[in-house]
Amino acid sequence: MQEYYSKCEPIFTISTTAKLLGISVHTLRMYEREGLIIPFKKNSNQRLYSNKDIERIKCIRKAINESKISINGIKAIYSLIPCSKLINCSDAERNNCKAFIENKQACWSYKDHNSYCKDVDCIDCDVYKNYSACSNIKELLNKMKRN
Amino acid sequence: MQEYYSKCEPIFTISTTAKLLGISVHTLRMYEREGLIIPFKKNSNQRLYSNKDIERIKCIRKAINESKISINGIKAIYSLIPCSKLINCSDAERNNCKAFIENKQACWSYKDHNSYCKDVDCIDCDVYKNYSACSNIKELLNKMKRN
DNA sequence: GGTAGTTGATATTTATAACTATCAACAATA
DNA sequence: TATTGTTGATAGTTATAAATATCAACTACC
Repeated sequence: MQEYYSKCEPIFTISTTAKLLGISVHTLRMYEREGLIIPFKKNSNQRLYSNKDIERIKCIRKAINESKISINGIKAIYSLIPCSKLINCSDAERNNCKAFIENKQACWSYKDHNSYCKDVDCIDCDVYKNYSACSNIKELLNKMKRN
Repeated sequence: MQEYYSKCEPIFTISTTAKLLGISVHTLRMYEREGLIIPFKKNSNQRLYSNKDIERIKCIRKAINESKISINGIKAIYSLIPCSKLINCSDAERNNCKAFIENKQACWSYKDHNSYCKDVDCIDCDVYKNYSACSNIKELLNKMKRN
């Protein structure tokens, strides 16, 4: 009897995930601290990772190890995602939003949302879910129109 | 009698520029080799830098030293500039364009242009001239519309 | 209830990107 | 034509980002 898990279902513990990726547990926690990934957390605060998380982390490691982009570089790239075009926040809200104003880190890595995203859990947000890969970001930007 | 030079006029030799920026001549040549800057070149192949070039390099050095973004990270960010929205190349041309397809380096750093930019000198191109700063890039992206 | 794995925090190691130094050949300027 | 600065290329240094190790306290699960 085989169980079925969707790509996004959090099923791997941190040590299993680290083994699957060939990295240490501490590296995974660092990526999280830097705001690159958002693992699912159980009530006990224990992290669980999905297959999609693993794909995302592979993409991050490719950027670091092959493309030689620093973690802060990846954060700056994530910060360029025009999230306000993907969700429906108002002009007033976005002008009050750190993620919109600054360009240091991904919108989903800000702890205190003070606008549209106030009550949103970033782990479920389309911006976080769809734009982990650099090629995805470029594709999005190229699809947009100049005003 | 005081001479007037426009911001973009190439007037500083490489050693003067290096002194003004507090870096070595070799670092300036590296930035050029990496495709971050395009200094003016005299017939004799000697480089000359403008005041605007110096501003651009200051911005690059801030990204490296303060924001801790690697050179390859800066290149990846430059590659995200949707240049095809800023110039008037056709769909066919952009689909044949390395800068459009890849996401490794700035469009102006490609040696062989095989499409719209074939006969263009990138040093005079709006894409190169206007989007050296990360904040400029983000501003551009936020001004665009989703299709 | 006991083993194995987790948590966060701090300290340490290591791999390498960013930068510098040196070289001989060539060019600019006076 | 002599001095000063340039060119590209290669080799070497240094600063530090990325990854690892260690720690005691806490949690999961058979």
